[in-house]
Amino acid sequence: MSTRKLLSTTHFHPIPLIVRNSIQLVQNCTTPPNPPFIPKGPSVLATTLIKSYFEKGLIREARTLFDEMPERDVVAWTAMIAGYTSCNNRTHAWMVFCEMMNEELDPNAFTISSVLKACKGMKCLPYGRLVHGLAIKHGLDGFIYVDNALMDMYATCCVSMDDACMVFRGIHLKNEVSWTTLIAGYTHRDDGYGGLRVFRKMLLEEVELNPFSFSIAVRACTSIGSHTFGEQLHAAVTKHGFESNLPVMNSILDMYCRCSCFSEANRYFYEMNQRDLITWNTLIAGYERSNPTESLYVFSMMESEGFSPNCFTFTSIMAACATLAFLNCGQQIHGRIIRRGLDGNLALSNALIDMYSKCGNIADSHQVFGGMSHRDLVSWTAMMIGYGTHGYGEEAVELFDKMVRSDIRPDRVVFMAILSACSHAGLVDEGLRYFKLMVGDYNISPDQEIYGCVVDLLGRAGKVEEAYELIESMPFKPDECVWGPFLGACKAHRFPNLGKLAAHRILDLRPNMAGTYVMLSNIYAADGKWGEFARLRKLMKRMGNKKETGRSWVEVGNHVYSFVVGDEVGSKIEGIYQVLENLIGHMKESGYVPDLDCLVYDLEDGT
DNA sequence: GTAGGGTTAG
Repeated sequence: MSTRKLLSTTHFHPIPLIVRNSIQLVQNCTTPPNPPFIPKGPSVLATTLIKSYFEKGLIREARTLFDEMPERDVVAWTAMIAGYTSCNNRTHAWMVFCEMMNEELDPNAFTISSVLKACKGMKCLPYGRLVHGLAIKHGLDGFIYVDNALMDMYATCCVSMDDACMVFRGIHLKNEVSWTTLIAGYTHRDDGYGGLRVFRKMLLEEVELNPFSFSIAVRACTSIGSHTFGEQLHAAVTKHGFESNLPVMNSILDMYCRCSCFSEANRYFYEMNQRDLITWNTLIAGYERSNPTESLYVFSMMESEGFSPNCFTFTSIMAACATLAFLNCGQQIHGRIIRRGLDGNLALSNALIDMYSKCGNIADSHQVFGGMSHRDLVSWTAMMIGYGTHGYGEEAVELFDKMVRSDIRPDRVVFMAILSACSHAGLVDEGLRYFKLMVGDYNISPDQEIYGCVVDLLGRAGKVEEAYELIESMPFKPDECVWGPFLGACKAHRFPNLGKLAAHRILDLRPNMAGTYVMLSNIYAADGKWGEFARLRKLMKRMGNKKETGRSWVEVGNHVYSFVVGDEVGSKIEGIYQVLENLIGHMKESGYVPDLDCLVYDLEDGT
């Protein structure tokens, strides 16, 4: 498009001032600058501006400018597709691509690789295949960027890696990106062995290694939990001179954390010559999974070193508060999240629902859930688990039905949540209905854990024989996920013979579980079999097997008080026994009769 | 003037 044509619309000018000024600048240049000045056409200027708008997140401005361009070439269209994709707006990227096709413009390799990235982001295989067809039609397959993007799309959208591998095999001159994309494809679907196989082939074929190939290979080691392979790669990273590359260092740190090698992780962290926010987040997330108190300590260190937490940091911290039941701390961080305007983040909101629920504040979980503009499967599951653990079975059932009406397909975890909620609220028929729905309508085959939930549902309600019939009908050998709740039901509802059977099945599978011995000995005691009771307790002593002591803690003011049975916590927290007495009073009024038999036996054991 | 692979959360 000529400058004259553009300027002819000056009176009702649709082009933004900045472009007009640039054009003016070009026009006013009487002496060409040195080096020789090549005036750019308006389409070039507008395209550059579109790209920079997207880089700044100014999506609407980019679109307005694009709509006002009198002539739009393939580069401008591609800039729009790539821009929308980079701002996670893949649907619009796809719509722009369709619009471009309708205008019968020929895409180039840039267009195809950009739109494939959008298909990958949408996890939409039919669109991806359509673009693959168009690439062939326009003779663009064979361009390395297109082939690599096709691999990436197939690796992300397909159930298997077959299509991605087929594209990979067809690439005549593979580059480093082709190899890394294939390794990432395997690794991101949790097939670390597949990823490492490709990496090994890459070594054998003497393809040049770069930091990208190392960080994804380290991630593959992490996904299989092999710190042995991880350490070998760590040595290889040093040998290749990439030990100062931050993303590589971060993936090594993550590997040590996820393989539970915390002394190595800690040493590595302190030896790192540079750290970024991801480094800190990796260590915080690593500790959150195994030692939440330490993760809070690392968080305070991070802040004292001047790093500002982001959504990732806060999500880990919320999970730590949830595990530790630190309501005060969680509330303070929630305040900071709101002040920072991060409360719209989906993962963070999900973590908040979980934190409030685990800290006993289900009303605030509900408030966070209700205030979310967008919810995913995790949001619904977290809320349902919260209702379940607080005994709100009816609310959990309502939520499940609402979720299905919102077109969200329940998965195995949601069914576990609803079954557990029904179980704790005594909603046996409802629970069984969901079990049938899961198998019949959603085609989810029940596994050990699901069977465990249904056994628990029946067992808690006293339907111990029905639970046993279900176990007998299982198509595979039940494990401790099934026998565990069954044993609990036998003890609670006094079915000593079935209880003994369950306990022996668990001991066959896990001979060192002290809790099972305690349960079994209590069943014998309740049945008056004192000889068996004494034999088991002696056996436990000989084995040096001790049940882990149950510990409780309560947050008062800024302190967390932790105690076991018999601790004189009352002297530390004034009024705690008064609260306990009030609670016991309420429980008695509600008709609760404590199981004093078991209490005596447990005290004897000191647990 | 437009396109690629790697590290952190749920």
